[in-house]
Amino acid sequence: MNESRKYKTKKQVSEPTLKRLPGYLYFLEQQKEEGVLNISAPTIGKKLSCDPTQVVKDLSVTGIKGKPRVGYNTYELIHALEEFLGFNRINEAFLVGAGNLGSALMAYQEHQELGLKIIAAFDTDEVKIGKSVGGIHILDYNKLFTLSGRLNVKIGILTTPNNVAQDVAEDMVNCGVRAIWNFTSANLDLPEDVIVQTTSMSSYAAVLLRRLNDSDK
Amino acid sequence: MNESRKYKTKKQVSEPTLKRLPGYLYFLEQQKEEGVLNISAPTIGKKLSCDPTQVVKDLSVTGIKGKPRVGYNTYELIHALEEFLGFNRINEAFLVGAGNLGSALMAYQEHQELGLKIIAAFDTDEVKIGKSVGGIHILDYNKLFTLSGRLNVKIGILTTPNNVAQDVAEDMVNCGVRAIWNFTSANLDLPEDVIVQTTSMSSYAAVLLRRLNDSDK
DNA sequence: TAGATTGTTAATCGATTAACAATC
DNA sequence: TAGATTGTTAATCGATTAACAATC
Repeated sequence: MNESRKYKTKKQVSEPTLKRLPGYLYFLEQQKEEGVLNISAPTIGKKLSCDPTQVVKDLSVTGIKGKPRVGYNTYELIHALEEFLGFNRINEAFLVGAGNLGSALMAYQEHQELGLKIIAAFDTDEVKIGKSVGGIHILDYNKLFTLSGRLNVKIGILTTPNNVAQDVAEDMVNCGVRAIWNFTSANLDLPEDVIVQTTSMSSYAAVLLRRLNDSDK
Repeated sequence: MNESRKYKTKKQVSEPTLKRLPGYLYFLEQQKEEGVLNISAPTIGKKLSCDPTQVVKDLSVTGIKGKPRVGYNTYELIHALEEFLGFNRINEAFLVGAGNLGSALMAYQEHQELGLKIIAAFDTDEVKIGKSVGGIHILDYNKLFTLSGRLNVKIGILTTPNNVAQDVAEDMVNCGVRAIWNFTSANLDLPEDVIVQTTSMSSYAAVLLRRLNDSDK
């Protein structure tokens, strides 16, 4: 068994845990600003309204050890979370579909805190091509292929209309993209090894509306 | 026990199920377009890559009965899903924070398919006040209070900077908002009965980056 | 009729929560 | 020392998956 195989067997972190980690990170950064040097799981749990045991378990994925009666070192924990999540690295991404949502993501400065950096955007609309949003140039979609040969971009952000999503996703994969952040409603049919992370606004709307209607009756 | 109490005990639908329902709805609408009159759970499951048994169970929440060997009536199922999700009603919403993400949501026509209609947006930035995005007027934040008295809006969309999110959320609640769709990273501390649905971009980025890094090794 | 699919009930799986010993 | 908190192991809870009878 070679080195690369060994790493593959490292502890898999569950998706619910993974989704909670950025919340901890944000809160810890606030606390650091306020000069808090040590912080306990119960304190975090109270603020983010989740179980202290769960906080302990979640934070254990970083490998940071806390001290009983004291808690965790704030700075150490922040650093370890950023490292674990990859937020301190710069992960370059292409964006295709510079419409409303696409432009918002481009302008959304917070993305740089995520270690996710959109280095180029593509569109087929001639009105948009040549313009810039949030400092990112919008290029002719045809240039995706020539550009991806030179750059080694692994992440694609898909904010096109639904009806072209499948085709664009396939193009992305052919250009070397290994993970797609999908904001469309399309059900992408791609090779097994391509990572697809779908963020469906309608799923959230569904949960919100249903809860609201439930509480009415 | 009065009528309103009785309804509260109706079958609670789990959040994972709820989140899958809009995906079924989108696929079914595509199928209807193509003239498909009946559709089976295995067919749906294959396309959306999930277990047929799960599809059956999920769809059962609508109350629609399928026929063995035939499947479900496409039209009936679409109608029942829309009804169940509340997507065929118009649920009015306020939006506060007409920045990048806020503007994207305003322009995002798809929202009308969600039965979620933004009827007014608010901001404190004088440059934005008076302008329109996606046909929605951006009003002075101070007008939130006077306007909410006349309108009976239950849903608030929160797309402000993190540092004012708590204050704005409290204002929304004081204006009669019962459910908040929170796009900020802030940990909102609100009365128990207020429904908060947080959509955290960083949670998705975390899952995406982690999966990508896992697959590298 | 034969066989695919529904719909329900049971088994499995995984995440959350509880319990508790270790320790600072 | 006393007691709060960590960190681990066990119990619970809920969702997914499997099994299977009913049925069109």
